[in-house]
Amino acid sequence: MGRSPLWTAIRDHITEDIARGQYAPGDRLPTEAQLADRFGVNRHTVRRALADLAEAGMVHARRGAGVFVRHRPTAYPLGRRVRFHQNLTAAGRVPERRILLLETRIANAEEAEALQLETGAQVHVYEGLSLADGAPIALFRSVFPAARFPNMLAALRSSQSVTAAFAAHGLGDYTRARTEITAKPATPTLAAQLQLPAGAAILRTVAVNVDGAGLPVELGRTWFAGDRVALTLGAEGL
Amino acid sequence: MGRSPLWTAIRDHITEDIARGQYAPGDRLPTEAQLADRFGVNRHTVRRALADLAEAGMVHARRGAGVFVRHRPTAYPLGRRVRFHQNLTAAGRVPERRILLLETRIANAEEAEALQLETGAQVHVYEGLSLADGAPIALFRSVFPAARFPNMLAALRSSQSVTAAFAAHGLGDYTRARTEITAKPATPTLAAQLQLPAGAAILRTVAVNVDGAGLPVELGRTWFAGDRVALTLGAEGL
DNA sequence: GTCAATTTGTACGTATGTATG
DNA sequence: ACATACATACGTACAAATTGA
Repeated sequence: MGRSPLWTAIRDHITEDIARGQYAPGDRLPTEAQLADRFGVNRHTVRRALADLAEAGMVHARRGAGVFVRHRPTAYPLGRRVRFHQNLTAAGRVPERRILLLETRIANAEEAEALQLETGAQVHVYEGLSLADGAPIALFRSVFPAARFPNMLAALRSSQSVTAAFAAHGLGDYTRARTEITAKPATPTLAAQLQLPAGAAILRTVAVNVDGAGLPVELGRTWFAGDRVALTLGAEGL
Repeated sequence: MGRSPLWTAIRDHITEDIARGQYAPGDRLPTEAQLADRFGVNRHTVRRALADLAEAGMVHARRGAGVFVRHRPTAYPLGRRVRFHQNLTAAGRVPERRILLLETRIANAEEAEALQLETGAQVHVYEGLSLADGAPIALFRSVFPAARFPNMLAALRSSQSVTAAFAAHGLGDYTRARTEITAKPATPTLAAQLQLPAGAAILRTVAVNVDGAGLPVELGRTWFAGDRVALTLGAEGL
């Protein structure tokens, strides 16, 4: 036996193959038996290497099916300005947004407080699903003060873009004032909407966007599929 | 073989023994051979159980010496809900901090890549528990390049502060280069350490700190109890 | 829907290497 | 130097889940 264990060399070899694109996300690796044969080691030695890769989240084994390269969790930068479509497109993934609900109703207590509205004020609600490469990434629900943005729903229906809808109301620039992140198991309905197994972990963010004067213009709540998303804070984000 | 694998029963048995105080923090477990004999299984089956416990940080194996129980919190204020808002920028300031492990070892692949070390390089590991009002909030594990910070462990042992330990090595200023946040259900052992029900949601953050020149100095991984913590990002934090 | 082949998971066995005390 | 104890690595066999004919 050399300096370092045999299985580490195998792990590194497979890691490099994945990094080089030899095995792409979603691909199935050769079977354990084939890998053992190729590297000239016992199947258990391969399994030790695969166990390390699985622990690091690079691959995922399915009994009877094979070992698969994981999709890297979709990076979702949390910055002053979130650009969902640009970021996903830059990552080579196909972004999609599906409208689930557009309505106007009375703000509840939490919404009224966050948006600094009086009780009983009306808000527009925009609820939808964000997808990448066809897989649901997040369920979002945004509320806007109806008095200030009277045509919000129509604007959202045509563009699906919050930024564009704000621009249609003369609001060119808005920034994120506060974000709160928690985690909890998915409720059955939420799991179904995100196409996750029941009880899967959910990343919940609550964010408030404000205009240039600091007035709240949007309360956005998002429920991310915990294993499909990695919220990232870049250096500029701290 | 029954419904669930043999090794899980052995893992749970040992977990309960530790919880009951049969094996106290710092104690050495019986040898793998003794455990195999006691449970009437092969030594490898015991090793599979121990590997699971080690991965979650409940025990720690030292070649030639034995398997040791890590320090865990004793008090368990049941049903106590802690309201705790931790700001990421002030992540180093928590009411209480408990050291679970201080050791030096070879960096694994993920750590070596994040810290830009060559494979086989040594790292110092600082693992501990953050608590508020006696309830566990988060488990953290930080690794530092050993070559650059030779006295890290001693500095951490005396101060418990990463900032102070860096300062003792002449590093006055360091910044967060990248933070990644994901969510997933707690493993049984992690749930035990954070005193959560099995399957509870975990907020996992991975952060890299760099010095003024942009060189990585710390890879910090933290597992937050999803329902006891709300990570908040203020406007100044974006 | 069933059956058979494939593939990973579990469990045991044996031997040897390497660090500890 | 020596015994102890974990780490690695080989081997065998069968169970359980998946897949495709």
